[in-house]
Amino acid sequence: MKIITRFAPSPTGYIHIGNVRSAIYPYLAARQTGGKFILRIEDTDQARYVPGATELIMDTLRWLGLEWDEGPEVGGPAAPYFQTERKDIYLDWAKKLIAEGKAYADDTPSETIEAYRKADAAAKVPYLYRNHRPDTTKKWQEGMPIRFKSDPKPRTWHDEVMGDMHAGPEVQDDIILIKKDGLPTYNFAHIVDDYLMGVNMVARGVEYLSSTPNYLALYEAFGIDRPLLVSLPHILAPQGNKKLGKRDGAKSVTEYRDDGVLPEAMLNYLACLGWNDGTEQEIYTKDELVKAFSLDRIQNSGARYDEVKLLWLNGQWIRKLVTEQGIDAFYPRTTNFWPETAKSYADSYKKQVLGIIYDRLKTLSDLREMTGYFFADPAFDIDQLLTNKFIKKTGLSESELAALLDTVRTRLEKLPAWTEANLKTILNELLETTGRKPAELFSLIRIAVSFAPFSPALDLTLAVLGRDVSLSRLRRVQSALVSDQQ
RNA sequence: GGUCUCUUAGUAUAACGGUUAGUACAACGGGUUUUCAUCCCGUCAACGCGGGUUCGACUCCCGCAGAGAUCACCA
Repeated sequence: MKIITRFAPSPTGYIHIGNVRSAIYPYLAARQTGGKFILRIEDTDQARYVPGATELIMDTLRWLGLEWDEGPEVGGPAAPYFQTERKDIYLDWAKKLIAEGKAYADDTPSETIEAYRKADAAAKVPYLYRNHRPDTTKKWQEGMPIRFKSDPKPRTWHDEVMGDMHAGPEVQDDIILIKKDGLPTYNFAHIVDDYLMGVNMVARGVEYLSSTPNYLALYEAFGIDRPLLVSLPHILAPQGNKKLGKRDGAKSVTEYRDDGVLPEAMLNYLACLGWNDGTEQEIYTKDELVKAFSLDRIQNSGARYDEVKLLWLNGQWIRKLVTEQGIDAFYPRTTNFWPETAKSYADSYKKQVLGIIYDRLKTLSDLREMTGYFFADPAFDIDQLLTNKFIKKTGLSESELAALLDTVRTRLEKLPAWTEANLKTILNELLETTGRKPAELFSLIRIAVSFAPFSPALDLTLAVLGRDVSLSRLRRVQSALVSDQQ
């Protein structure tokens, strides 16, 4: 079956880790079956509407690579895809129900409704509006809500994730279809839209599970086939048992982009949080996810969000992409992540730096912290050198260290060509002539040229830094050690 | 409170009713003759509790406990 499905967010803010899976899974299902993935903006709540949110949502989907076949910007046969622009359609459908005696206009004031609720609570009976349904029906006019005239009875259905479900009449009520402001409620609008847009699979958070009996009643009232129903368990916050939400500091998906997370890694992580294909594969490309995905293997309990694993996966993806595509192809992705000081440097130089540092990156923004000394002389910190545990181990005084550096520098100056291979040879030779351990000698040189807590292999670092920079930094440290002594 | 759902190591998860309960992240230890990381090897660590069915239960059934969802003119 070709799955026609949709992602239908409300433009009330950004998309975060907790709610993006209701876009990812439908997308995968649609692509797998050669169906359609529709984007529909459910903007019927005027009070919660946030300007710019629609753009934010589209931006997120594009970044993750979840392109939509119908929706804003691309259009489609069921346009428009903003619910406020479809206002008249819902009203027509509601009137149809009124005409058939399956809905009614109801202008009961909210104070009265509140009184019903209180009375029921006092009497310890469940509040159901249908128990207070007015006897006399009014003719609908603008400004009057329309309610569904429910037909409560036992209902059963199948949920692709939760399995076979059933519900009794006690959860079915006269839900509002059209609000006082003339706009439809979600409960009503999505039924109409899904039908008109040919949607045959609906995926949404488990919080809608308990509303499903009311939706079934609506499908029945309209005489339309119900779509495949998919309830997606929540993503849980790192702490506690609450679903991950903005209040728990859930970052927007695009914030991770700005922090140097790759969309491949994000999609991979989120798809596999609460779903697996039964194999032990961990790294999935989008195409592999499309192939392997299946609704019935979605986990039916909530999964906790684990940023550490996301970052691990991101590191895996950085290495995978560099290995598969090469530095040149990967380099453009790093554009916004270099230190300020790198601005004036040529792309070719930055590519060299990337080539020796990429396997240490967890995120692209690590470049900012890890590559400073390639673009500017590092802050001079003689203490960092003297307190380094390997250098301390040598037991050498400052003047002895200076002498050692002098030996190194003099030898390096004689190098006929400043190449990786030559550097490697000479460095190894120096180990023998000086009789120092690798950790000792190399730490001294490494810190003298970088003053960084760690750096790539020494021969590679020196090769990329170049002859002049390397030698002058060694000279600088050497003379500092000497003058410090006096 | 009513209704519904869920429950395997710290986390994400695997396991036709028969396995020493597998894998990954994390943690810890070791190796890859410089650091940090990568990579490789190893260690620690789980079937919520109680009944039942069965020759045999993580798996099926019933209770209990715990967690979650929902009961809007929000979605």
